[in-house]
Amino acid sequence: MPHCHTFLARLREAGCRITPQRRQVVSVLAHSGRHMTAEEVHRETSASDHIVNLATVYRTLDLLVELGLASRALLGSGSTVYATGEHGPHVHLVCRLCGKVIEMDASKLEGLFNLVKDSYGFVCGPRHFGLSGVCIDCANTEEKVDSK
Amino acid sequence: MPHCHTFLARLREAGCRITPQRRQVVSVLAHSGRHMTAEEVHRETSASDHIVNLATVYRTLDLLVELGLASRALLGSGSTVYATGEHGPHVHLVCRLCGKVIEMDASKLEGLFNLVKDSYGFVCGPRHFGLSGVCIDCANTEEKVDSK
DNA sequence: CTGTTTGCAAAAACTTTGCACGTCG
DNA sequence: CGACGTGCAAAGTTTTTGCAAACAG
Repeated sequence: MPHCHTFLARLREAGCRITPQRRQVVSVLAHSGRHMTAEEVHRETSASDHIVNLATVYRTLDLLVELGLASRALLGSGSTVYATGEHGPHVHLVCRLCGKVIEMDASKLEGLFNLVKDSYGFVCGPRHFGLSGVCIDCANTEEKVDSK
Repeated sequence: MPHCHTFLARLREAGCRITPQRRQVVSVLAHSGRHMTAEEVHRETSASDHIVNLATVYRTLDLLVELGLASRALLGSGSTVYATGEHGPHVHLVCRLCGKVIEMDASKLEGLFNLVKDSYGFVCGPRHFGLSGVCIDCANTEEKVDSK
């Protein structure tokens, strides 16, 4: 049950009130350890004691993104997903053919983030982003088949 | 008027027909040299001779993404944008506070793409992705103001 | 108490689909 | 010609909004 406290503390710091709904959303997202759609967050929060309205889930996720506690990304074919910056930098390799998502540890990418910072003064938020490409399986398949 | 030919050739290779609409969409996206929403592509194609239906724009953009000729990404607060892989690798630094987008040349990132390839056999498609963070202006502002 | 936050339901925004007609090759 | 692609309009999705009631601090 990792650092929900941290998240809630930063919410409070920002002058936001801590409500059961926000606890729920933060908790679900932080514990999942993965990226989730708003719909999924909604489903999981509803599984517990408090039922959190979908609109509220959206509002809370927006809030988290704005505060830099979570990131929003587009995976595969059009699903918007959210994730906390919890587990350090992560890259999602999204295959544009089969939609599979490989999670890659990005601790080796500190160089990238530093470069960005030094060049532009731009501080990367939750270091979490997606890369589009073709996975090894699809690459193999592609060689044989070549229909539209 | 850069390499539209290349794009069209690859469309044909893939067994797709070359229609005026596809020419238009490809041309607009390739020339713009930036990322655009489907709406924007639609608006610009309509400015020229042929008016391309919005649904067709979506269908064509999907096609380009599927063939790896363009990439789809989520910039700032929820707008899905498309871009060709034309100008070599590019990173978009998206400020989560003001929404500003800085374009960063990513030629120094070959290391990243090679790492991905070697570790997972995953070939990054259009090398074009977004990084979320806080730009230098907002970082300065943030220090003084601290309202919600 | 008082300004935030929520739930609800409706609206807006965005994207996809079915189908008849048009067109590329 | 014949299969593929397009326009149109309608249906789906996903996300946002307005407002009264509920609530944190």
